[in-house]
Amino acid sequence: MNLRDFRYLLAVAEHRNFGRAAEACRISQPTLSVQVRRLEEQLGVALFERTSRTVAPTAACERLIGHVRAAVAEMDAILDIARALRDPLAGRLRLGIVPTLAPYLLPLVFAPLREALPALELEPWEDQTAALLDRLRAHELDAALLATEPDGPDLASRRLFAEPFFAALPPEHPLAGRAVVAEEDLAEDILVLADGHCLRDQALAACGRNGGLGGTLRAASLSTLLNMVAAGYGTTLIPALAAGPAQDAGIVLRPLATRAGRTIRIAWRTHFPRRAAVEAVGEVIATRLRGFAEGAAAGVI
Amino acid sequence: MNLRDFRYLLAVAEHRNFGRAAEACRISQPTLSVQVRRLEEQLGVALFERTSRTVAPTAACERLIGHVRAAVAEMDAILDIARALRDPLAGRLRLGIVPTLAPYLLPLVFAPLREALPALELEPWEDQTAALLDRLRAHELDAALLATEPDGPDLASRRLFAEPFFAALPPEHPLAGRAVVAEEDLAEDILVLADGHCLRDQALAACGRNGGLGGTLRAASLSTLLNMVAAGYGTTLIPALAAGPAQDAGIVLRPLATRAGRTIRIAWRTHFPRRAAVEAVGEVIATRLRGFAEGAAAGVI
DNA sequence: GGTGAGCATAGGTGCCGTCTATCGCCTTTA
DNA sequence: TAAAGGCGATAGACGGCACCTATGCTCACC
Repeated sequence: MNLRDFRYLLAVAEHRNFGRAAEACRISQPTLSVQVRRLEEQLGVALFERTSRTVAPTAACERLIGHVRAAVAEMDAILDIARALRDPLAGRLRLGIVPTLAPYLLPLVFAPLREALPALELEPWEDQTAALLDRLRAHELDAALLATEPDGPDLASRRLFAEPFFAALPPEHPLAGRAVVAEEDLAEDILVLADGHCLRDQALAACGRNGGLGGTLRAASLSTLLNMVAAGYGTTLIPALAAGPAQDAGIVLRPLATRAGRTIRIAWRTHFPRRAAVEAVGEVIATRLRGFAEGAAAGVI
Repeated sequence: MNLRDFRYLLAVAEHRNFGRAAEACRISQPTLSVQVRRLEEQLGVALFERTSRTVAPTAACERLIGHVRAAVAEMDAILDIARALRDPLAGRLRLGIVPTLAPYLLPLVFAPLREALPALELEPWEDQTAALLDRLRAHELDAALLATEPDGPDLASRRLFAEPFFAALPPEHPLAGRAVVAEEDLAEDILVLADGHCLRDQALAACGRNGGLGGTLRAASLSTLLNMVAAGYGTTLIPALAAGPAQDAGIVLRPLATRAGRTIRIAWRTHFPRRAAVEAVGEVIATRLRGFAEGAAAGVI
């Protein structure tokens, strides 16, 4: 049973004339006659009483026509909504971001994203990598900004930009006098984030250590970590985007000898249908951060 | 765009598995896959995110599914109502009846009609022949009980029963002594109904007169006419079904020499789709009145 | 690395929605 | 009273689509 037939029925009921109704429906009069007849057979009810001169809706037709109108209206609503949903660059996009990136990246890219993708309603969601991947796989996120490359065939990702690490030192720290810091030298009194932060593992790896920090304090956030370094509790590695706040806190930053860093990627489910939106978001971010790694490496004191 | 595809969509959204959804829809899995794909193309929106293992509704699907449910519900309502309307012997039937017949026939046939056609909601409408025919042609009535045969190709009718006329006389009237009355003898002091009543013309015709009654009083109803005869104002012809009330009023009835009478017919629009209901009503009435003419002619005093 | 679950694709078939041409009925008009 | 015209139904042809079975492809699991 086709919605089209309902439109035909409404047209005949309105015009009370098959020829004009057919014209309104942009079909031939015989087609309309046949289709209405078929509909009557399918419903098992005569809808119109025809003579060679007149067409009159039957009582059954009057009884049904309200529901027919409602069904057609729902159909039109569906088509309207679908039309509005058609643009993959419009609508909500739930974007996961790791906590060591979110507070520093979002201020940079929010305005460009709004400008480039005005119809996209970006919903940032801050959480650690593992949680983001879980939510991504559970369809609770549409994409995620990560510092690692997700594995498994169900997820895909695209590199956005490289973010170098800096040695973060209290001003009075012995290493603060050097122009470049060797990662191994930091290892002694390095402070790291709590378990689960990707930056924790990456910082330890850069220093040649694989965990096992004994009683060393683990910060819950990069912001906490910076405050602890500023207070002279130790040293750490911070990603380049956090350089500004770190310096504001009075921390001395020095480039690393190996130019170690992390790569920021945007990840999505392989089969996510609005891949175009993800790509567009990635493109805006990559463009905004183009040349950032080099500039950061060279520009810091 | 087919309602069937919406049912498919709902099935996939419910089962989250094409195979089981196809089973629920009683179609093959490939058919369901193709149809859902087609629907997505028609709407221009991805409805499901598929992997080789999982099926998940997209945000667009969630947005649309309420309206889809509503459309399907309307469709089901239409089918349900149509099913209920399918029986031509059920539902309202507006039946016109001429005033000289209605009060005497209805008490006889109401119970048999109720029993034979319990689902039929008979709506009697009492009016004169011309008005009934107008309303019938205007679709304001579905059928009519008349004492004449309607003409024109747009109306059809069926004979139901013959109703003899009787001479109605005041007890003291000279003709009351005869066993049989010749119509011409009534013509002198005959009382007739007002213009528009078919019985008026038929009574006059039976007496060999074509109207032109001068100042003779014209009654608005048969009941009034009977009271006037009972009061001795004159004579009249009454149809056999009115015999009971006439005798109750103290009127003397005598058969007519020519056995004149009228034929009661049921009429309907030629193209009226519930002809079965009209025929059924006619059949019940004809059955109830079978042999009535002979019985009436013989049974009256 | 084989097996099985599950969605997609391919190819064939019959129905159905559409068209144009024409019929049949009835009303209007010359 | 016959011709013309309006209107719905019917006939026949054709293309598309919904459906089927068979098979391919991907991925998880053992």
